Amino acid sequence: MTEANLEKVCNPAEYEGRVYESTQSRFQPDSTANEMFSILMPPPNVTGNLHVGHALTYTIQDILIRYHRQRGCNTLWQPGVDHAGIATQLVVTKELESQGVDVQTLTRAEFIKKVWEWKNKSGSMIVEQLKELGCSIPWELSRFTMDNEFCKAVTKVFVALYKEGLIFRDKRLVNWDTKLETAVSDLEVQNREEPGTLWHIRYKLVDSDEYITVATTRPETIFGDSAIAVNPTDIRYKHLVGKSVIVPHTDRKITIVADEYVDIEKGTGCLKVTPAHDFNDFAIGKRHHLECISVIDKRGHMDGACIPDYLQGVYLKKARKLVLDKLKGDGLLVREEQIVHTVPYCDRSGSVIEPLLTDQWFVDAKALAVEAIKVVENGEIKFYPSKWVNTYFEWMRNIEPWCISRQIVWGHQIPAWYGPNGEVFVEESEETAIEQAAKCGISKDQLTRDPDVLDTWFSSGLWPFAALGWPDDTAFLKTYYPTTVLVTGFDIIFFWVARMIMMSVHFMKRVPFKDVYVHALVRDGAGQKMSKSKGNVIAPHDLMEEFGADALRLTLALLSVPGRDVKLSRDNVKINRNFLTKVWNAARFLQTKNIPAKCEIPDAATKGKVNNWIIAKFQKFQGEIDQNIQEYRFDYAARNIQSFLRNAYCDFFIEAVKLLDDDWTKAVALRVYAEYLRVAHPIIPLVTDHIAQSLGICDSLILGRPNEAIMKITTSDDDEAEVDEFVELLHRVRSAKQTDGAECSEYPELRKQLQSWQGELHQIAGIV
RNA sequence: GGUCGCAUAGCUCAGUUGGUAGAGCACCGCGUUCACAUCGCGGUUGUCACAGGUUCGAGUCCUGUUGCGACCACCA
Repeated sequence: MTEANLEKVCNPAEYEGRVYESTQSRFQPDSTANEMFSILMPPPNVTGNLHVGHALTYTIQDILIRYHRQRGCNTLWQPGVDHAGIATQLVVTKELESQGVDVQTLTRAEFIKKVWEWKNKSGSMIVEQLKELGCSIPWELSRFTMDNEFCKAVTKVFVALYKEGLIFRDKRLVNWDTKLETAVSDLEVQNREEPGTLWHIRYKLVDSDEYITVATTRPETIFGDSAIAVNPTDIRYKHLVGKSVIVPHTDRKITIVADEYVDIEKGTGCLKVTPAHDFNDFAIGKRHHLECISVIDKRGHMDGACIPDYLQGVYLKKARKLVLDKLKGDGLLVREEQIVHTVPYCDRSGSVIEPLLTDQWFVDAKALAVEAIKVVENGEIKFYPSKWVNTYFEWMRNIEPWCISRQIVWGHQIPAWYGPNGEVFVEESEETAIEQAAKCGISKDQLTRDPDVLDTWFSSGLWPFAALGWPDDTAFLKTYYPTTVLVTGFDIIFFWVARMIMMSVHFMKRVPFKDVYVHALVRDGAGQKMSKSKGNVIAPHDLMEEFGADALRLTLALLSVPGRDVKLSRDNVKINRNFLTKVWNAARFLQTKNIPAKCEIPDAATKGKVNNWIIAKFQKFQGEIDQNIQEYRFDYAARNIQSFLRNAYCDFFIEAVKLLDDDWTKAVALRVYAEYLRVAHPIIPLVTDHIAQSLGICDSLILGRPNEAIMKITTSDDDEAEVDEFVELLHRVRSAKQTDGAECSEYPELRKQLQSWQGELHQIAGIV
């Protein structure tokens, strides 16, 4: 025993921070080790604030990392932070505006400078919170997706893909956010069901008094109509195909076309075709060579040659009302029908998405998906739980071109320069672009750089290799790529996992990781999704402050049952905090026994059945933990941690130690407990390290190797079985004792049986 | 419409190749002589959603039904 002592009460607030500080020098990889284990940390957003989802994902990763580090692996947990383009730009803009800065007056360079200032000042909050959680992250190795080196990698990938024809520029209909004034990808669009109105509008036929009625939810876009479509088999309208109608409030004539897409049952069976503002209409327009007439501008105002004067520059919502009023006045609005329909929203800004026709950059995802599908099909990448491969395949096999350009300034600016006549130069640096332009007789002054930046997920997709130093052939890349396992939530399988696989197999010709462990979403105790509006958000920090980081970690591990939501409640964390107190008190018991911390169990093996028994139980426990961690069953592992200590060590063994009280047994008690601390350490690192330090066992369990001596002891199966039997009888005796007083008491008889046991078991029969 | 899940004690959930249904919480009883009341000991609790099928035997495998959820697509 050392001078150090365990306080009477387990108070995480007292020791957690100190323990973390004292051990963080041991988080680095050990390049002398033979076996390698690496995890790419999903880089949190620079704007990030630790929420329970983070707590779950990083706890799981820390368990894996700590476990493998203890086993002597060369372990890398590659940290990083993501620049989070749109999210960060929004945060910084808001902050500047609150300071009275007119963001519109800032130049691009000035704004970017402000973002960096903000980043340096408040962009590391999440780093501190991850420390609080006890994550053994070597932060010195951290990468930022906007660092120079990382930017180089992004540019190189863009240029390479462009030159291979896998990135192209095109004028297409894209999802446009009129508030942020940028394009977003399909994945960033969230469809929400809402009540709405279906307006039935009459269009007059040319050279006839007949009308045709269409149904629409977007009356303000009638000025962008370039046809009316009906189903070719619809007998109601067959005679009208090929005829023309007049767009209300204009003198523009459009034709009635027949197209299979039109559903006879829906609306009136007549569809107004507005190719510039609807994805399906765009496709119809292509088939019938229709004109694309834009009537909405990038800010969501009416704009264009085809709209009447009274609507010019009017905001969409207001325009709709004006159009409806006028249609009603002219008797062209024949019916209003209340319906429920889905409306696309931007998941970032919450504003309605408008399909707009704009020039954008796209990745030919279909081409990149071919290999990415193969590596999952042939098992080079495995998903845990495996059901997620279905989700992956479904998306990958139906993948659409990925719109990667964003009309914001915070991010990787697209390395494309344009000449005066539409010439395009995509190069890795401005110098090369100028050189190439010069060859075409274009001077430097005539070149303009594309102002757009790349989708944040484009750079995230390169994380597996760019974070390790690509395009340089670094030692890290050689040693740690491909990484062992990726840990992430199912919500970003498309956003991130799929793209990392696509990019990695293309550029590295090898998979980025061998396993993908997909965990569930964290919900509140009632199974509700946590959201600010519901007010049911649980902040990890609050839980850690009240119960300690270990209690939160243990709870999350226990709840991470594959395929089921993680339902986290305060009560749950509290209960598991109580278990940690149990661990603590077992240590306090040992402390009262004054056992030398360095004592060893002599190899002469096991004197005594009870010692034999606890060692056998420990060996089994160690085996179960190994298996469960290997199979990513953190819930089982956490349960093993609880049941071994409670059921085997405390409930029976400690009670036996009290009665036996010989040096031999006490040595076993200490050594098994020390080993238990080591095994439990990956899940509950702070309390175990604190106890290990206080009992004088070691400075830290971070590099604690499994104790071969204990694992090698050959225990007697007979002894184990006999003690098991004894324990079982013990329970029956206690049970009978409780129900004693009833006439049919077995207690005296059972008690006698227990005491008739020979040797040391006889000695501890008083345990009742 | 397509895909994938889920349904077991009052609650939250385990139940790995089919072999007598488990844990924690809650509840009830007993218990503070010094590891632990943030505790210990003991106890109560089930038509395993429903209906069929395979089997000597089904919570577990198969088919169908119902209810709930997630994701994708679409919606004039």
